[in-house]
Amino acid sequence: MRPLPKAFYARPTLDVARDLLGRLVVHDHPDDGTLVGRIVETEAYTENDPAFHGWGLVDRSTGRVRPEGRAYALFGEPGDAYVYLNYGIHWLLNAVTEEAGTGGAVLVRALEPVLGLDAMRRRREAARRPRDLTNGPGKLTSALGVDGRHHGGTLLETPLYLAAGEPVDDTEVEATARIGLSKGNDRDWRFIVRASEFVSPGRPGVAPKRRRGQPRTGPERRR
DNA sequence: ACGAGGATGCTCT
DNA sequence: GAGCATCCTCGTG
Repeated sequence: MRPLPKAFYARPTLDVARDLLGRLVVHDHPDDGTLVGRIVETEAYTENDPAFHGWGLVDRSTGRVRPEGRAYALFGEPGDAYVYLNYGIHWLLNAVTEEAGTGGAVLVRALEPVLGLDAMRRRREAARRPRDLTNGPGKLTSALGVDGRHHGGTLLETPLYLAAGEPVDDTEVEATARIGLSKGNDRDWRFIVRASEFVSPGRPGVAPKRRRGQPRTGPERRR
């Protein structure tokens, strides 16, 4: 299994998101051998997208990008890994796209487990069925052992890379709205392998509910 | 099947 | 302090 080349990522983000279906995420894990999953769901995030984490870094009148903060990695080299912690719990894996200096990324949202199922099950005890191992963006990073240590690294070589796999035909692909966003739901920038049972159960275009509970303050908070 | 609610930490205002 | 590119458990039907 050879990594996809840098040129694969140095293209329009929507093309990359579509073309990543059927490709393989490979993690040569230091303890658990090689863990592999086939990509069945992706989402595109571009510089001109209110849901893009780098949205606020772009000066809309000059087009200049402020080189600050975590999200600046989204303007880095194509094929870099953008990995961040979501909701304080889940690591989410993105591949940086477009030429350096232009923002863009593809979120890997779901995999079909291919290799290393035992190790995946060990890390994902809540998974009842095989598909529950990797049918969500937080689940798949947990199953593969991907986390913040991979942020800013390259996806062009071991230990963590994407490989060619088997491209998916247009007739098998469906585009929908993205999952869990409160902005940008007007764009069908989520790509799935329609017939795959390993696609995430999330519902496209449904804005997250507002938090209603009391703020997390209280006598016994933390230590 | 589906909905509600809680857990948890980082970034930006 | 607000707002998340989520997941899990437990309730009801």
